[in-house]
Amino acid sequence: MENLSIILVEDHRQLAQTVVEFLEQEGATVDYAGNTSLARELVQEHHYDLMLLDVMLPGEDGYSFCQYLRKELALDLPVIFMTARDQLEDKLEGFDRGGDDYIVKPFALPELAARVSALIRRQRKEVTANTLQVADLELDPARQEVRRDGQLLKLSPTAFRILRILMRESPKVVSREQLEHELWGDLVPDSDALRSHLYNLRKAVDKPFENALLNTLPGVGFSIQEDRPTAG
Amino acid sequence: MENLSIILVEDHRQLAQTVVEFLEQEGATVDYAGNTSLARELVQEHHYDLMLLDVMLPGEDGYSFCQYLRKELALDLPVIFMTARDQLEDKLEGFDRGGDDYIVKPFALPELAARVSALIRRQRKEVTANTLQVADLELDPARQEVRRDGQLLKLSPTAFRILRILMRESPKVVSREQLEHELWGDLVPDSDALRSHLYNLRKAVDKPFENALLNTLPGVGFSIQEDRPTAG
DNA sequence: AAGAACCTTGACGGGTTGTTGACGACTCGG
DNA sequence: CCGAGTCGTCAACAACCCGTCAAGGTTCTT
Repeated sequence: MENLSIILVEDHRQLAQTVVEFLEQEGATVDYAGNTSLARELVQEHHYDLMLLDVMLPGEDGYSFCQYLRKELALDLPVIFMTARDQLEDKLEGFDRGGDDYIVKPFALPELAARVSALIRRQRKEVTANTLQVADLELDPARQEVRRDGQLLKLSPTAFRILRILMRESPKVVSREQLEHELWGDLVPDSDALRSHLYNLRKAVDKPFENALLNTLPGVGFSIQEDRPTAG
Repeated sequence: MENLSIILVEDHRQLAQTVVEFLEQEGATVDYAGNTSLARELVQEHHYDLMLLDVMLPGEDGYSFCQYLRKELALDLPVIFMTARDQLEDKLEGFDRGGDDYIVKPFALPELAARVSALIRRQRKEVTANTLQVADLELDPARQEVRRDGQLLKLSPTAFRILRILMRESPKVVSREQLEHELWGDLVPDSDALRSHLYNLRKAVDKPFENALLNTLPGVGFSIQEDRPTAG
């Protein structure tokens, strides 16, 4: 649960606090919203790796909010419903509205942690130690090796981690915030060290070759993909 | 569950048959193995979209087999453990060995189906629609790309956000207030910056093409849609 | 203890973006 | 017919973001 960024949407203060404390102790950073309007704002402004979502909330309910995330905002973050309703129809509705998992209160905190981890590892393609591939670029997580066009590249540990994130998200754009949080958690360096790392990463990955794979979208983030056409 | 290829590993004939019949009726193709050695062979010879795996099996148990899949074969197909053991430690072990979900017998068949579907859609990245479309205009939020008539447009971050909101709400009209609030929250600029942004957005989206998609309804708001009848 | 590898920091310059204000056209109701 | 409000157009400026790179400090290795 290292450096995970989680948002908890739950109106029961007591339970919320218990869950937050548990997750933070496990190494995650947790934002908390007691209703969906606050959750709406948070979700638009920050990146989260996962959402824990209560069904019965004041105002809009969790099902509706989850559907909104998927259909309107097109957010694909994993969602775990967390509710006291244990009837079959409730569960079915949770999955139907775009939920990834459904856990019934009261639950054991370690089970919640296990389900969170399972979803994250699936999302991050860490289920197996298979190599990631983008165009002629290959990253082998087991050997900690990166090759482009068959030839081995020399990367610093941090550069390797950055590349790994970008490759598993490819062709999605990864925000600066997401990168920094996953690299350093709460201990993000004061200065903009990420820029230096990206500079070095580019020097190793793109410089020696013809076409660049690593793209910058100013003010938005970074992506790695072949042939991002330049508009204008 | 259309055209899914599933492997069921379960030694209780009765339950196995029930599950197989149910899944096939839902449109899946199901292979069945009563033990892990047969499952081992099947898995090496065929591709499966998902595995349903009992824990208590003759010979090797399900946990061990799942771990073998991940570590030795490097298979990343989703695995759902399906077992009568409901103790916390059992569940934890299931996730720890690489399982994606854990469902306790006896379970409702529709819940099984829902969990299968949830995992498949996650695996296939079908959680969200990946592009917004209005007429010949396409917006890909993940890649931060906008195309009209197949041709990539260059937009500033803010213009992109505005377009995204308008397209998400299309063909509804979005009020100036709603736009400003969603863009800036409580920190709306003193002047009418929105006008400038819309001007630039139009320049990129409408100017180079014949028909305009971006409409202004004076005093009401803005909308993006094809062929808005003029006035009324 | 010496050396290498690595991370962080700060500085510089160029490019992009957001905001602001000005101007004229248009609409609508008085 | 006029005034208030709204809108499209556009340029100018400030703020911000980024690529580049070197220097210092930390950690790890030898």
